[in-house]
Amino acid sequence: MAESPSPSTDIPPHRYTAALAGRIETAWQDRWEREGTFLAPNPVGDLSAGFDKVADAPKLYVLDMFPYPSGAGLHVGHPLGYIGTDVYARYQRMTGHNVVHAMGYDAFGLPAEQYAVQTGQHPRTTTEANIATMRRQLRRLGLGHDPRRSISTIDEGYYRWTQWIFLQIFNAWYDTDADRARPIAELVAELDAGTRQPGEGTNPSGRPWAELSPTERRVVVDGHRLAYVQEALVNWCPGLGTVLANEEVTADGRSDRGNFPVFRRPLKQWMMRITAYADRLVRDLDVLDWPEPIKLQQRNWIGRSEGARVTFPVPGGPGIDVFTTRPDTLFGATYMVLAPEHPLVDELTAAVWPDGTPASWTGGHATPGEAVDAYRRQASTRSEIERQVETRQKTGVFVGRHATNPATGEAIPVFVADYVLMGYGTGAIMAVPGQDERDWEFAEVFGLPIVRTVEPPAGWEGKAYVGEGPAINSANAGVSLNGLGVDEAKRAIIDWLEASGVGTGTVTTKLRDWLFSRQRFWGEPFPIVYDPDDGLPRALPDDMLPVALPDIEDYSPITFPDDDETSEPVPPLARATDWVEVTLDLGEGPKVYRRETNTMPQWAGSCWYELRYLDPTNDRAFVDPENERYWMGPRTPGDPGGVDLYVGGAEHAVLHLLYARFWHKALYDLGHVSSFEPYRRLYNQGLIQAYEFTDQRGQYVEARAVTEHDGAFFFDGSPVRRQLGRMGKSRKNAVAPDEMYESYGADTLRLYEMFTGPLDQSRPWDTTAIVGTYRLLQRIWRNVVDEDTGAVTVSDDEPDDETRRVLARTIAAVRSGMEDMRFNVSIAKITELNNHLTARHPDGGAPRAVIEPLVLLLAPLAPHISEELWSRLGHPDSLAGEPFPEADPALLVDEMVEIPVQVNGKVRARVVVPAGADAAAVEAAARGDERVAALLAGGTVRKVIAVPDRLVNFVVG
RNA sequence: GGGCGAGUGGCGGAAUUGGCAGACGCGCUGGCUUCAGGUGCCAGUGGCCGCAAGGUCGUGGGGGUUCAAGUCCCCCCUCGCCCACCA
Repeated sequence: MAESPSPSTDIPPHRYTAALAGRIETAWQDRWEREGTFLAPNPVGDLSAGFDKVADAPKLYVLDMFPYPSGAGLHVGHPLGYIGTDVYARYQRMTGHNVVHAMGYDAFGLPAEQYAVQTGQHPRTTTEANIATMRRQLRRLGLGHDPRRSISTIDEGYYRWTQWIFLQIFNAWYDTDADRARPIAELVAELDAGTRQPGEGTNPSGRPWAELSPTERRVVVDGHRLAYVQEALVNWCPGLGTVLANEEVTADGRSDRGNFPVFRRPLKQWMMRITAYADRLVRDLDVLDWPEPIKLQQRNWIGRSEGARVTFPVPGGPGIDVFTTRPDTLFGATYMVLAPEHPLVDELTAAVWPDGTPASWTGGHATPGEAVDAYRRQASTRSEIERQVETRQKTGVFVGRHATNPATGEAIPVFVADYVLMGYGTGAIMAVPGQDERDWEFAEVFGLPIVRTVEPPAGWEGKAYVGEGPAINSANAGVSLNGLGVDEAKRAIIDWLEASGVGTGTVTTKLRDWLFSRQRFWGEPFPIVYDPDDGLPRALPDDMLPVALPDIEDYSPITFPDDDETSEPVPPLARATDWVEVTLDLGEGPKVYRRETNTMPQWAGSCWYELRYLDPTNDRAFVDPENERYWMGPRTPGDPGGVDLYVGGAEHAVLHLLYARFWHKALYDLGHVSSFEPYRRLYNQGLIQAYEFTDQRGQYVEARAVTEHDGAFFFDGSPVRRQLGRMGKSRKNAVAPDEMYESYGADTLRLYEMFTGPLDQSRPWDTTAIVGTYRLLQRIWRNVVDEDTGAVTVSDDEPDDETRRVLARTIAAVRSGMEDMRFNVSIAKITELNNHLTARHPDGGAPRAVIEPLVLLLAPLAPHISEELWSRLGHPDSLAGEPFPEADPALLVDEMVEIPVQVNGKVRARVVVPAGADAAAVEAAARGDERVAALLAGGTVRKVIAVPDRLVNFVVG
């Protein structure tokens, strides 16, 4: 390799500088690409060339959470996880695995569309330019990916299959008896045969299936689908011009993205029946190798709770269904509360206040109707955050009517109050102030009776008692709970509820169905049209996929006809009128159908990309079953299968990871994949943090222009505040990888990022510290290459005994660091070995038998310099397939060991004894030490603890 | 308010899982190289006492178990993340 003369006269011509690193790195990146070094063969299909050579090797699927191609480009925080997976994948390749590792782009999304609205530039243009930039930045890092497998969610060849999977879900229903999804055709067959009746709430007319018209039957069937259209109260976000999933709305009622206010309004929306999978999504967490905090977050998010559904009859009105996790407290239910949005509120509201209604219950209104209307109006304008402030006093109004407590037979008043949420349970509760803090507060405000049904501990001075205790005041003619513990009481009351037909034991989840449509341009169009006659959705046949996005002029978000926000909103795609109307023959003769004009949310593309990496060019299937089985299939009975290692940030703990699991399970149920979980092992990488500086006004100032004097920080002469936070362009503390390539090279950057801590830990970026790893590479280089002549200086001498032992220990430690992804320890051990060599051979001539393993140990971490040294050492082929060094076990055990000798727990001496010497021998050796002997002479030895190969401790009195 | 996680030199972090605390690196100090700065190289570097040998304290604070605790148990403090009227 030709080297340009050094700009500075005293730098030796063959020193490992950033310039030389840059030349080595790009040369090796080109060569890897040319030689296909990181291509992973599939068992079958387009990418199967060379599979016979790896057929007997164990396989390994390593996956990163793919990035959104932002226009800001990468900063050094982004690639932390990518470097980690690359090191791991390279290591595993060198230990004989057939490793698949690829990188794609999650490329639909709001920023490109917002840019399009402002500039008229097609989102595809900006997105593809961003992808090109990102690809270049990542390639420069030397990631060993299979470039043939790089996909982008905006490619037609990709989203065609996103649409196909949507249709699989659309054409499926959940059979709760079999506990799995099945094709919708099987439901129709069973309904036709009379072996199954329509599910609850799916048959509005209530007439038998055989008597239903084709349209009525279609409505019944649509009501069973896993993807369905529903008029739903949605989170409408004018700032983004779209609706959001519940998960995308923050607790204070703003959009997760952009922090715009969010309002509730009814809209017709696509929903995904993820709730059908709630139990399995919880249960199968048990077999996943995931961080416990993430599992816990998913469990909490799904919020499965066991309890009972109880119907409270209302004389002269409809019964009120409630869900409770504490059916054992039924006898203490002294009033009821409905959420303001509850559909029965109007029907239950009485015409006039009953005699004796306390003034505080009426809200000062003349009739219950007026009071309820006023309260509901007030509740709907109140923002979520106001509704949730805990310190806020409970509010509500009486509806003027009583229900009957089915256990006591007593009449109890019914209220509307916003502390009850429509979205959970049935949207109505039985209030038990004796055992519930919220109910207690409400009861205090409205002067309602409080009956304790669980005996609080003696001396209890609190209010509501939510703990364990024997039941009291809980008996009627049919059942007595008195004296039972909470769990026993729950079982007893559920038996009674079921026997008397008043209620049933049941399970509720916080999880709600997934709102799956967005009123956006830059997303996957739905493969759905609406029938002009019945207005019902029809699936497009597979051969019409992909449904490509139409060309439109104006990308701006949703608009409302006549500027009336209550009218039916018009999403961007609806403006492509030629595209929207389509003449088709779907089996009923040609008709003019209207296309669905919503698009899918950004999550859609990320729900299955791990499957497409496996067969990216397949145009007959989203993935060939044999390729899926090879890379992701279960290995033992009970094994969920899936990706062997999935690395990404913890911020996706619920959204992406829950949706992707749901889709994968649906595909599994329908027989398209052999694994029932997508990600067998999940690993959360830490965050690279950076100091950010703010001036007095709280504005960010350019971090690199801040100076330090005696621990204080200044920008432009004025003091600024320093804080550790996320790295980012907007915080003016971003460091681009390109700067690091320029100053040190990619290998130094990789090594530095891996050295600052274990992969799962967050760590602050410190540009001054990177020289440490730069020097390490220079020192390793110098132990192989003469800086003045460029000649390789290694000798063929046998390494001395100690060096061989150091090497063996290094290999063992590096391997264990690699396995546990604690690369920082591996690097420290490599440094020690290199320091040892430098000390032994200060003028070159280190033994080849140590240098070569050292280069291989370094290879996964700093692959370019390792390849270069390997090649200069005389090896024509890439070391990527070279076996990773193995430690000679004989050299790991020392013949002699030095062990500390303690007197009363304090180390006073060290003795050298043969390894494995027994307790008596070690003790004798310790006593033989002069210092120890002197210390023991003064007292009585009461006890001796001698642990072979570890230590001796004399307890002296 | 609830849940989870973490506190080790000036800094990032090691510590074979109860057995020599501070590996490795940054920074700092001194030296060599250099006209000089920088780069590079060598040495030192937890605090305190001591010229030294050595002593002594020391893993957020307090208590406990143990021959032995960064590691295990109890209480407290601080920070980070997640959830937040979920019946």
